[in-house]
Amino acid sequence: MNDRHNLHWLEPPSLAAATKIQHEIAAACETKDRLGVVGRIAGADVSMKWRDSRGPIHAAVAPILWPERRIEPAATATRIPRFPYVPGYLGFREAPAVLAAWEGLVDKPDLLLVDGQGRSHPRRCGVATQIGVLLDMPTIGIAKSLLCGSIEGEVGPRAGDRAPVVHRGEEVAIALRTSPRGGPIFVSIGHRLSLETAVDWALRLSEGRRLPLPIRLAHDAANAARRAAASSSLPSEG
DNA sequence: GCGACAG
DNA sequence: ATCTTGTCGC
Repeated sequence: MNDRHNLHWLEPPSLAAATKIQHEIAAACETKDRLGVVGRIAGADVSMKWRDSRGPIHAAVAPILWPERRIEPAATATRIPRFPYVPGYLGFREAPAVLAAWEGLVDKPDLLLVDGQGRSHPRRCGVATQIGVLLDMPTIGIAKSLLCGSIEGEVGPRAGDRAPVVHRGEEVAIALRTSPRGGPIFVSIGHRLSLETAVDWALRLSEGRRLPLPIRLAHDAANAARRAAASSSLPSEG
């Protein structure tokens, strides 16, 4: 893994320092396909207590085998965030916990879907790109709403319908309809694959649901980890 | 300067 | 992100 930018996390960076790091990571981000045989795919997501932005972050990385779709046990990790929630800097808050969860996986996935933006970010450095570059792994950003840019045209009502998302003249994401119900999701490059490949995988893994299976599994696993931590710290339990 | 703003 | 129950529809 690429440790270069991890050094910056020994101390919480200032916003200015974080911005500089984002530019470096964006420069290292690869937007062409560089993935091998994809036999294991994982989703990454985090969960935290309501209205407690300084409380622990519970991260989960949930793998499945492809194309068998066999679900493997999710790895989880809990970290106290050293960074507040600031739109545009989500990676500095969530990536450390996700990377810790990733370390817990014995068999590493070939592809990682991350809940959040990839290159569809003001500095082309969303959390999916940040995690992808640090791990040097192919990643896809799966977001439920937009951070920047706008949809060009209409998305169409059927699964597979799509429209480009453009920011400052650049196509940074695809608004993709994955389910007849609910709004489109926003698929972007994380690292080491093309936008078209990212959209292909997002659609293939959604199977009529709004979110790709690995993202749903990671969401569930992160929530389970948070609830387990809450119940194990009950007064009666010690 | 003002508004918008992933999770 | 998170709280929460039922309810409507395929």
